[in-house]
Amino acid sequence: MSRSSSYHHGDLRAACLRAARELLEEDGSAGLSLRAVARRAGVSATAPYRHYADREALVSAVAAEGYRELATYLARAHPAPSTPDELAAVAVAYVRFALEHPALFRAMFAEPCDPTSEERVAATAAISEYVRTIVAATFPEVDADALSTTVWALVHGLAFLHLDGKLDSSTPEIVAAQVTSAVHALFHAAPAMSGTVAGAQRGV
Amino acid sequence: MSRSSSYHHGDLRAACLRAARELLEEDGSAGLSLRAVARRAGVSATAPYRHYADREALVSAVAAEGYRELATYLARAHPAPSTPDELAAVAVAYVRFALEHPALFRAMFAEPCDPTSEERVAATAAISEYVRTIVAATFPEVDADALSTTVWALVHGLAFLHLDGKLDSSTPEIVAAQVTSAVHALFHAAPAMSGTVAGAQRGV
DNA sequence: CTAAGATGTATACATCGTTCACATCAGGGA
DNA sequence: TCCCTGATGTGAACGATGTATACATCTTAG
Repeated sequence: MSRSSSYHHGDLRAACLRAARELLEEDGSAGLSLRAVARRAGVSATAPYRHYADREALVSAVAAEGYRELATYLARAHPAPSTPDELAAVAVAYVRFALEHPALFRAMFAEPCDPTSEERVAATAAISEYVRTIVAATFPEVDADALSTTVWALVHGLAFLHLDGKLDSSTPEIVAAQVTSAVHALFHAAPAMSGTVAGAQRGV
Repeated sequence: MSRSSSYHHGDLRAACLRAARELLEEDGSAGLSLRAVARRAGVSATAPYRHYADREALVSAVAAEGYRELATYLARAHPAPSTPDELAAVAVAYVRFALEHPALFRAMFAEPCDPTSEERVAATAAISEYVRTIVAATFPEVDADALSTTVWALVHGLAFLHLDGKLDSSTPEIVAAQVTSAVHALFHAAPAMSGTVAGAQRGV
């Protein structure tokens, strides 16, 4: 850490991440170039390579950060959901996150999760585990793995359909009503899921 | 149409589409460059611009073709589903399509559907309408708009989670069981959906 | 204090999307 | 029949990008 020197940046790694994140929000995925990141960080074009192996590694880092933000965003919607209504509130938050950070959300799912980024793998695993946990808390009597997969898929799909403009996303209220309704529909059937295809979910 | 001349290609438009499609399957989205398409079509780097305004237009054309293929793929799974089991078979086909053509499927949803490509808009609208129709045929007594949105979201989400390696996709049978189970769970609750958030779906 | 490692710079190369001026061909009107 | 106009393909060129390599500068452990 130096303040005096202008040669060394101080914390280029974090600066790159912040710049990348900003470019993503401003210009979408296309605007996220390593050179643009370097420019925004006030550094030469190749400097970021000291901290990220290549562009994909940077994107993975941004995606991992996105997963962590999503997790705290969901937790803020409700810290420990244990009723269908509370779980639905978390689902609504999930979709809202996607709509508020479309480029980031797409970066998180645009490509198969790079297995060489253990940071990214860990972040997605945390989300997956979180979903499983709150589903289990809400429906202790059913197969938590199967149900959590199903509810995650439903909410994830809703997020993407909204992102693609296939559904009416004109107001947050309409989106919330849509998501709540869909999730509740699934929950009405939850007891029927006991013992269905246990093991269909991988450990991830 | 000329055979004799080697200067004019004959049907460059179609050749570009085919080449783009092949590159997508072979090298993923990153391999789909306009120049590579031109090379594969045996034509100069700028020739494709006579038929596609820019790279995005080509990608949109590929995506539109993908939507049409998906539609016929679903229809092949069952021409006119009218029972939950038949509808589930279509859902399984949807996910299988995604797994068999991952790069194409991602290209179809990687970015917000470009509204300037009426071909693409029409193709996605056709899919949307198709889903609505078969859901209405299967559950005449419920709000078809709301239910079709929900089932589409569920299946779409399952496709993406499988694509991202979040679920066990090791064998087609496991995937089919997973999807069938999730869809049936939703259907058990279908009667409960009557009258929920009608109008939450846009005309698309 | 100094040598070594960490961090940033400069230069260079291949590739890409895209533009523009030009070449070639096909088909219809004189 | 001829030619000329529009459609189609070519070539060179520009700026941007990802990345490799060699070099410069700073920090810090010994």
